[in-house]
Amino acid sequence: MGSLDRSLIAGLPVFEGVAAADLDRIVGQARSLRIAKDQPVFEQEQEAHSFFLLLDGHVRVMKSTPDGHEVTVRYISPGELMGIAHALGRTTYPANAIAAVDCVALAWPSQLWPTFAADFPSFTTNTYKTVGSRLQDAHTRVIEMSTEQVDQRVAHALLKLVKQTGKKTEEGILINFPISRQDIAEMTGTTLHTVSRLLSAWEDQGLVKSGRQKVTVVEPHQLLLIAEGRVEKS
Amino acid sequence: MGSLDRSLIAGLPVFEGVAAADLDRIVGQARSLRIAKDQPVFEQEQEAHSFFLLLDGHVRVMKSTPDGHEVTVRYISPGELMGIAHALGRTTYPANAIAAVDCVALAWPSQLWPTFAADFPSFTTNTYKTVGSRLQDAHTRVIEMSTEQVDQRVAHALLKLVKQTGKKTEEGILINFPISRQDIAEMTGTTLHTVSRLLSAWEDQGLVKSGRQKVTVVEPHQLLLIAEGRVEKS
DNA sequence: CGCATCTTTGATTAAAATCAACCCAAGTGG
DNA sequence: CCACTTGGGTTGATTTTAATCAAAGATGCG
Repeated sequence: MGSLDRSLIAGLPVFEGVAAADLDRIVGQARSLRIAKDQPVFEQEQEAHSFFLLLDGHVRVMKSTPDGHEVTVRYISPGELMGIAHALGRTTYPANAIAAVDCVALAWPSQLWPTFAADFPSFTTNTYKTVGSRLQDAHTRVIEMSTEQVDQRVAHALLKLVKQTGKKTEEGILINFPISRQDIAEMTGTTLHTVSRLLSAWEDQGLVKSGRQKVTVVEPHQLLLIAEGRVEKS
Repeated sequence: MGSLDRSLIAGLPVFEGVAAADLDRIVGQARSLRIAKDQPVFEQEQEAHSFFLLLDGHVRVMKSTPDGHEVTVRYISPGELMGIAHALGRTTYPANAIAAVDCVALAWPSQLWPTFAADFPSFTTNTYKTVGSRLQDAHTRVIEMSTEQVDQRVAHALLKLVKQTGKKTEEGILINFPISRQDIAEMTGTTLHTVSRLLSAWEDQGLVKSGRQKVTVVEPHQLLLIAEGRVEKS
């Protein structure tokens, strides 16, 4: 318990410009927690008691609709904040957050937010930059859904994941957590069948290698051409 | 020019909790401007020199894609902020804003944002609430695009517009600015043809009345049933 | 080994885009 | 004041895309 110290968070973009002493104060009020694979970090509509910083692992943020559809909003990578409902004037979480793998996170009680905002202006500014870029992302998603065909959207999604969590292997760049066809479908507004067909076709063309809950991008540049619609479908 | 005073903005949700004296200071630094119909308030990628408060009229915020598609992000109604790129850590505007009708707005230089944020905490909080709800809206849009059919999305869009800007008439509730089939298509990710067919069908069923750049919703409740997919298509 | 979950692939269908005309209303300018 | 032009709008026919329906294969875990 006494093992939390500022080295955990120093150097993260969200804490850029925050003084070392302030980092200590911030970390001092956090509790650390581990979340097992497939367990929730927080749940849609729940009282937003805490906000979180993911230290290790990957978390999938998703919304469920009344009629049983699931839409994946984003994946959170280490170093990112999540559950910051309070910063946006909400008192409940807007989505479900599920650990995609075993995770480690820091958590602060939500009622600390106003204090943090007042005492650590750099942290506040950085947080709102994060919010700003998430708003951007969401708008980009809307535009993609409005103007692109599924193959472009799936290609974009894979490239985004590769950029966010890609790990070099000798075969190409691996998306570094278990991800199913269904998961990709939920990110792109399509069905697992269509995703499966696309991945099969791309595998035949040597653009990707994929297996059970595993995708490796072999030719990112080719995939980008598909994402931008600059290539004929075969 | 000396005619700007706090009565213009007192009572707006964004200024809730701000002291009267502070309102004076805020208004004192604004310049007021009028924007003629179809003229831009600001443009995508431009340096974000100012942020705005719409006093009167309606502004369409839209993004253009490289390949010539236009996607409408939202309509701004009187009392709402726009162009607050700076609050989100951006230095350029993320979208185009075009006056849908003749408009009146207040504008502040963007460099005032940090000062405002420091001096008027209620204003800051309220602004981030706005940002939060726009993030919500964007996610809702993504979910709608992922899980609903066009008729549901168009119905949802009409209901949203009606709620935002609806004006009671003896025929029903009129969307209070000129809006074409094409505009609705750009809000819902479909084509003007499909929108036209839907509106024609709904007109036959007596749910809406529509004409050139004009839509009146006659039976909001019926439209809601369509929006929620709880009604068979004829 | 057996069962849960994923994945693949074929056949069919449904939804909406695209292609193609044509109509109508509202300005504009001679 | 009227002809003409332009920007919407409607509607039919056709085509495309991707969902849905259906049935088997893999894969990996307990």
